[in-house]
Amino acid sequence: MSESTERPNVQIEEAKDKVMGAIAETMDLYGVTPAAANLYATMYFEDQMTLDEMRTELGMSKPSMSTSVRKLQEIEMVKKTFTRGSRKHTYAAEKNFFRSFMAFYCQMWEREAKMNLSAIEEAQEDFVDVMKDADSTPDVVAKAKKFYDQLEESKTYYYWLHDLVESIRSGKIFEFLPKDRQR
Amino acid sequence: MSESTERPNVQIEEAKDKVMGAIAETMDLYGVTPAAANLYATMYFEDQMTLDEMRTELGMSKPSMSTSVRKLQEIEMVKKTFTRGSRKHTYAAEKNFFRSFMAFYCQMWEREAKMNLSAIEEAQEDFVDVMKDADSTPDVVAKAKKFYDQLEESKTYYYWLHDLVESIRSGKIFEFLPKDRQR
DNA sequence: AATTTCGTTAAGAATTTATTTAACGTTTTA
DNA sequence: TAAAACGTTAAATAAATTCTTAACGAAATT
Repeated sequence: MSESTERPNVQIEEAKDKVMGAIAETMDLYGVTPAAANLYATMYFEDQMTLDEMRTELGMSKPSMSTSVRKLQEIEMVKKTFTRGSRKHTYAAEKNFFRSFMAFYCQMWEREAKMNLSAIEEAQEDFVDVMKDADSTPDVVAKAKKFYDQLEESKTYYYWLHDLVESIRSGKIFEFLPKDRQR
Repeated sequence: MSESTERPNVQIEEAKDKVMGAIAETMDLYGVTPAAANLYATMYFEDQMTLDEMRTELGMSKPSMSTSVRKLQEIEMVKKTFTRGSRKHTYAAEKNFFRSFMAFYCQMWEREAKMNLSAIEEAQEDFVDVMKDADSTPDVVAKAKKFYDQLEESKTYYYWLHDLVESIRSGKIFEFLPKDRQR
């Protein structure tokens, strides 16, 4: 192949690399492993890929691709695609960032709200016990009450977080913050 | 101290531990180091602490406390407090989760939007070059156009993310999603 | 001025996390 | 029915992160 016809191809690869670098770095920041982050960045510019294509493209082992692709599926950034007449599994990156990143946060926030609220409920019961306990000295009761109130206050945040998740899942948030605001 | 008067104190500590465990686990999930996560969880139930108190309370080294407390300051989950007449620095946990966690996300999202948008702008320029290049074959031009359009589409997301940050910073989001919704 | 206190930095150790190599089970093809 | 293809699991290795010990510098006390 002559040099002049090759150059545009090289330039396309370089351009892709810039975006892929930024995507992978961002995902790293979000706690996604480097292999999974690079994989998603690669798939973002591909229609669909098989495990062997991933391995070749990234120069990594097949098990690494296998576990990475599954992690990406868990956070809904990659979906399995059916390819007629091929034994190999094929996967495609979710290219709509609204869908992929919001799936990520909803999962995270829901988990956080649920986990922390149940810990708070349990702790509050304990604090009530202490307040009702005849053996508690006045200062201990005061302390228990202070902590109880602090936790009660914090519940507002978790309820709000839950509402935020709901408004994202339902799409209602886009009535308030439109996707396509002109600029 | 007699057993009966000690029990309420023990119960208070156990109740705190439940919440502290949940807080630390959540923060771990968010990429905060275990030491910093445990430290914040501890400080959440304290007025203010010195480095030495932290070290004693967590049973860890002082440099570990020093670096942890600084990381927490960076994400605005801990603030330095002035304590008159003490040489030791004192720090207090931000107890309003709306403030602390939202500071965390705004920082993260702003960074993400900025980084990725500038990579996208650069890449798009490259794709335009390829499209204008006389040496580009028709299929290469088509590929460049496809990628250009894909990136153009994705910018919508980053603009939206920026708008989200703005609405959180300004507090406008709470007009849409009130903090104190009754339930 | 010498010594102690306090916080941070730098180097090293320890732990954790990520990835690879090897082996396995299942399905398909020859 | 034997062999090959494919994906996954398990064990081992490699790499990165986190934390500690030791040393330092600045500020304050004696």
